[in-house]
Amino acid sequence: MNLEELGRLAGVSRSTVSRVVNGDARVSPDARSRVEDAIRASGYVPHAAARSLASNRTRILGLLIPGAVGFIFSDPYFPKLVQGVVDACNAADYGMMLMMEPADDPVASERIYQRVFRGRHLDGVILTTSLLDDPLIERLATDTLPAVLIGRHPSLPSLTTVDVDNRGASCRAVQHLLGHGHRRVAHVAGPLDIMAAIDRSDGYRDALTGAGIPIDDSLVIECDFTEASGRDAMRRLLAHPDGRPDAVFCGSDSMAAGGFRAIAEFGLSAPCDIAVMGFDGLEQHAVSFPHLSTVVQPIPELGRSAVGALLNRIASPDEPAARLMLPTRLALRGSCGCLNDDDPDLAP
Amino acid sequence: MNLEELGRLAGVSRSTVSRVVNGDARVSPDARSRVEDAIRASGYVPHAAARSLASNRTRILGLLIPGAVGFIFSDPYFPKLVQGVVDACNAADYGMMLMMEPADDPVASERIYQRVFRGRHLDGVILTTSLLDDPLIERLATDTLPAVLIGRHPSLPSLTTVDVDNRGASCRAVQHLLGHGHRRVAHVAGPLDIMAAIDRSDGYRDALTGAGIPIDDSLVIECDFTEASGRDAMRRLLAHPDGRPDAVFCGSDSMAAGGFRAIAEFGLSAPCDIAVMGFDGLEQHAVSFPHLSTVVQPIPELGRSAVGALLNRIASPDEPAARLMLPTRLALRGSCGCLNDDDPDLAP
DNA sequence: TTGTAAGCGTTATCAT
DNA sequence: ATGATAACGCTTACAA
Repeated sequence: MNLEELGRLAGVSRSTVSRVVNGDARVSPDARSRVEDAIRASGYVPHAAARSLASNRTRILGLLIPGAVGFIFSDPYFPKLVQGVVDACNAADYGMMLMMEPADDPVASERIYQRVFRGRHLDGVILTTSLLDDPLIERLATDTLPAVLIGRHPSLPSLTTVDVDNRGASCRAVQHLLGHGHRRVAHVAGPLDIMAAIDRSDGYRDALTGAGIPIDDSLVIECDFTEASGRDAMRRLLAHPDGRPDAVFCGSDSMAAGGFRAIAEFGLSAPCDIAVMGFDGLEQHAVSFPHLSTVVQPIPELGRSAVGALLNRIASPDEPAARLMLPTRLALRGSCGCLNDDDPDLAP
Repeated sequence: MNLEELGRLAGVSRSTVSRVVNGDARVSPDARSRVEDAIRASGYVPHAAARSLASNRTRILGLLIPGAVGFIFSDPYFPKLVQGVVDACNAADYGMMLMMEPADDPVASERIYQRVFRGRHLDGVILTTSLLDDPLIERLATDTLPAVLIGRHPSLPSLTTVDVDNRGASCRAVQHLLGHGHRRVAHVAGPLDIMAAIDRSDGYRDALTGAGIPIDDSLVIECDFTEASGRDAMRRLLAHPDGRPDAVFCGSDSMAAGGFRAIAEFGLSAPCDIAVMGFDGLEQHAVSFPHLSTVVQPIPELGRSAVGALLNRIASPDEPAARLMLPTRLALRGSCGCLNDDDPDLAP
């Protein structure tokens, strides 16, 4: 079934049918209703490839997930992000092509780039590359293909980005810990070649410096966002030669969960023996550790906003690159030292 | 840049260029090398939509993830499956369109179905619907679009499926527990509207029945594959009015991990006080609970095999539907009662 | 082995 | 408001 046949059925030309399908106003009510009947009767759906060829738009967006990050599967961050992106694409009648960059295989990466991007499969692409030195991201930033980065990049001003204020939120979280009177505040950091982890680490430093507390590098441990790495880091902190710290700011809820494990192993508990603050606000951990105080970031909303920003960019390519910053929220559930649960949303 | 221009550059017609691009043998070595030079020099990549329109193939496969399953984000199962699918698509130079069915929104579902499937966006689709009564899956099973189901469906023989032998593997796992001398073996089951959970539950029953042990329904607790639900189930089992069971077969590693939590809460440990067996073989849990004995299933391989089966089906649509069954492996790491770690691969 | 030419199903321009 | 008609870039008989 195509426009031509449909036109015959409705007694009009294929041009008129095309106008009806595309919601063009310049069609008589009479012709329109005849065409609409024919469409319903025949179950006609436009042929995507033919549309793309003629209009130069595919109605498909790409989502590129870097290969070189180890926490893709251990942390629900990416799944939730993907969900947000897919939902927003559905709502806008776009398709979503998922690309996962093969780790350590530049040749395969290049093939994907050629086939998908140069082959004009996509109307735009969402980048989630948090790695600082990914070559693909720089290439796409200078490409003509509309692109939006979820996260932040220190040196690509042409890129529209959607992010949370990792640094500011982390600073406020650590200030909160300091407000409880804790002085020796440690930091379990994410991988420091990832922008978000760097920003959170910088926020931690901002808070300490702002309070006139010198940074003790032995209290900062770089991990990889996984629960296991967080547990190991906490073990080291609890066995610190100068005694355990008063509080720990963890760069992710998963690492904080691992931290709770270590605390339990040592026969201790939070916040009595040591205060803990996480980052992410994952419901999953709210179930296992309902008293985890944490910075809640709107992960699916990041995906949805990225789609919105990308569709904007596609519609008006000449507008300057935007910097969207979504709000975070401090959920104080107890492990930081607060007595009352003041987070009704996520409480069990 | 298109075939016509490229032909001018190389001094041949566009047909010849097309043949070179598509690896057709009927091209003289001389012409071929001139065309190849021109392609390299110009950076030509074929236009996907034009190709699709002319050839009726898109080189895009779809992956449909049902909306109504709550454990999509709490369990690394789906991310790992997606990775396997994407990898295999990359290797075959196919793109992968990810569709997540909106939960409880038949109208939105229908729109996706129309646009993507009827719009001929895809060469084939991989279904991961484990829900028994999903209407979309029955519709696709009878559609002309090549489809492969990861999992199993009781009543759609026309579908090619890729699965593990959930029932047989579960039966062997429970037999192993019985072999340790455990008689009261409980079962923490997944959601029983999901085929895999049903099959694992049936395997549990097979083993008990085969050993002449009557099924005690108060020892079977239906959960939802999450860690929290597994913890709650284990709490109930440990507080069972007839005393705690000797062993527990959990339908997923995540639920087993929750079980370990409850066991620790009760001041007990596995396998001394109660034996535990999981299902999945996720490395993630192997880190936190290195002694978890479990049924290892090859999750990314399921995705890769599904892509292989789908490409087969696309290439030869007339071959009868296949039933692929991937092997599982019992990893005996201690929590079942085995003293020695006989799983060198996954040991910490 | 190579070229010619007819599609593929749209969109978009231009008359009417 | 409507209909011809020319793209869009490719594949694929068919002819040479």
